[in-house]
Amino acid sequence: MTAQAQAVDKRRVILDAAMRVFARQGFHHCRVSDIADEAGVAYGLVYHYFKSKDEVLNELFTERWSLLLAAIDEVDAQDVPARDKLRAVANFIVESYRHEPELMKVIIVEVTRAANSFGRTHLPEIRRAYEKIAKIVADGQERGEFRHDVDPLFASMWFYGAIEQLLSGWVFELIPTGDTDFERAKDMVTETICGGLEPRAAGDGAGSSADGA
Amino acid sequence: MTAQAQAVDKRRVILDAAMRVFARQGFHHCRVSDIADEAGVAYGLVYHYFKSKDEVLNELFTERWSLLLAAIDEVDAQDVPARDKLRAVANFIVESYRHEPELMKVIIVEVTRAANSFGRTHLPEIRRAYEKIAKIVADGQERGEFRHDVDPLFASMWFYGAIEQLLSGWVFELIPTGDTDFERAKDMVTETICGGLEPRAAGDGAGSSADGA
DNA sequence: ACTTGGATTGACTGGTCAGTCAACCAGCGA
DNA sequence: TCGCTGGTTGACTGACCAGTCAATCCAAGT
Repeated sequence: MTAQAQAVDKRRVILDAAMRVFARQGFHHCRVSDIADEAGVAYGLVYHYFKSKDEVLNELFTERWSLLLAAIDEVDAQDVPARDKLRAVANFIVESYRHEPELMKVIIVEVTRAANSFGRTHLPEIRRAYEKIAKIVADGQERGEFRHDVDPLFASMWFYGAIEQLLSGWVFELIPTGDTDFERAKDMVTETICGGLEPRAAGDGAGSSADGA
Repeated sequence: MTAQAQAVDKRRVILDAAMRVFARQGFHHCRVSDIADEAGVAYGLVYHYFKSKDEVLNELFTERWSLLLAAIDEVDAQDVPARDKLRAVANFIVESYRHEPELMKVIIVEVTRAANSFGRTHLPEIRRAYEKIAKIVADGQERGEFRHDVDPLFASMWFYGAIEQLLSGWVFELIPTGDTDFERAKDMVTETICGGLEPRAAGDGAGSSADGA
């Protein structure tokens, strides 16, 4: 293994360790030495690869958030009803959590919901996600799939807000985290929000839930 | 003015100052001396009235959150449809923000959304609010006003989550904050979430446009 | 006037940590 | 074999700040 390749690996090792430590103790309640210990490297090496403690978190966030933005773009590019697009977005986020709960916990707790620290720093990127979702909603409105009297950005924010609240529920352990729970959650949030966005007068013939109440 | 009355006042003065400082700089990014300066009192006096910096924030949160819990109880005691109850809850929260944006900002940013610090401490109280809202939803289901295939606690979480996301949008300045915006927001969130929770049974037709917007 | 006790003051202490830096080591080319 | 380069080490420093405490002030009672 070349020195170059090793270097890349150590950087990754440190990032992964930081993710676990941030998830366990929180960004403000951990020391840089905790990260180094978890990674099994010397204290100083963290500063060889990163300018500061902040930069480690920034890197974790940016890496992941860009994936989300790309995923939304990809979803939006498909020619399917807005409801399906939203469901795909919900699916992506929930699957992200299912697959890497620690990383998502860090992103949500330390960045997305941290208005006074990193949330403010990354506001533009966070906002971009809202706007992309808003575009899906707006398109849905144009095609007559959604009612017109709801501001797309508002709808976007509480669609995302509802999902984030679910993840928070899992993070906080307020909600059970079995496989079926994840599936049900995805269904319910999409059904409910879309249900609320769809015109009241028109039933959707293809509605998959359609319980009789 | 008696010494007793003065004492009470100073405590209040410190709490109000802390609220402003926390809102402006964030709990972690301000010093106790900032609070004392803002209040116009000596550093040590903060510790005369409060055991620690944490306790100041705890007091601000508890004071306000108990009002919310009481408000939900009061709403729930009325004999009106679940939809109206939820609208009243949304109304209370939004009005709280409109009337005291700094306090609500602190509560949301530093407690409600701070999973690693005060959010964890106050989890039981926060949870109680979700449960109270869940009860409203469950009652609505029993009376046939809401569909049965959505878990009340889930619905509660994203109802609250959606509202909190709105407040966050105002805090982050992602959303305009005019009087009409507040009113529209209240309407939209209630309409949409309730719309999604209500049975789909109503009039069917393949049509898609429908609403006047 | 004098005492008493709570309110008020702000200098000081102790501990914590992010970030620095000089030394160390391992591979590689000359 | 001998530098040279760049990854690697961890003790150390400088800054910051929550919380303490002894001193002072003031109002009410005697």
